[in-house]
Amino acid sequence: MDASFLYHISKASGCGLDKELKEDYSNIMKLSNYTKIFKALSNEQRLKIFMMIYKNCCSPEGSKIGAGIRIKGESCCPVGGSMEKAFTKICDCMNLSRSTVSHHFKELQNAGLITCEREGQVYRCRVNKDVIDSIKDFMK
Amino acid sequence: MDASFLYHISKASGCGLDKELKEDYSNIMKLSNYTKIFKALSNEQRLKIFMMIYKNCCSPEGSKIGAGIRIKGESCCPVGGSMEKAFTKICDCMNLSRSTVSHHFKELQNAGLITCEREGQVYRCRVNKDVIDSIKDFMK
DNA sequence: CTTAGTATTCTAAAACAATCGAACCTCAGG
DNA sequence: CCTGAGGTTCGATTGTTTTAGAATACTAAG
Repeated sequence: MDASFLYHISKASGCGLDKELKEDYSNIMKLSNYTKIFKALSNEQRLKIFMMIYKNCCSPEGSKIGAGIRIKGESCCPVGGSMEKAFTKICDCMNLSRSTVSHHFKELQNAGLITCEREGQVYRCRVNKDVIDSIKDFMK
Repeated sequence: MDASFLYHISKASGCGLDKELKEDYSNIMKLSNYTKIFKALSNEQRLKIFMMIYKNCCSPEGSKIGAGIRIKGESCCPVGGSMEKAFTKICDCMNLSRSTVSHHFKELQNAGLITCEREGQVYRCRVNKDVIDSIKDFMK
């Protein structure tokens, strides 16, 4: 569990980690970052959403996250890229209202798992692999 | 992660899935199994408890789970063994009532993360490493 | 048999999370 | 300027989680 992890998370989740904390990072601080991630993945709908994004953004050959999860229609971007129209496409294959999906997106962003941006009508969405790595690292 | 898993996901998410994938789904690792595990780890108190158990039961050299978390007094069992008096010791260093700690233990057991057994007054507790491996595997 | 220690179960309160529909905002095209 | 498509925010509802305390049960020791 290292400081770089904290940096990524705090950056991604926008929860600003100040200098002192990076130096002397308390267990509480560290733990809450992990619990945030676990919480984001602890809801079945949200996990599905995350897997769809993962699958469409960065699923390499043999990757398991997102395996078997399809977005209606074909993938919209090359592996490794960001996913366009993520929101609309995911709404189309989830049985949830748009406001609920919006909420789940925000939770995933808040945990630092994904990054989203809108440019006019283009909604782009990207998986933050560093965070996934940090979980794997945590599990070592 | 096997085809059965895929079946469940696609079924649950309402997304298309090829026929051949539906075939065998006997060894199910459902999506809900993963959310269960993530949920168990999504509470800060519970994650702390889990880390203490991990740290005291099976922390190998270089392991990160449980790093920095200490149970008052010295470790109660050799590395790799089960942790005795886990309940009492953890109660002693958490600021929670016994009933709450008991509840958290049950959640961890329910997620399959730990196994506990009582033999008379000896409460033995052990981390289920397979589950941790399955998470790492999931994250691949 | 009584007492102290250990853990669980039950109940209830408070806090939190998931979800929807409605209202809203923003941009692109007629 | 109007309209529609794509997202977000708000408020309400319903369900779940966290937590403590009291009652209970088991066991070891006196």
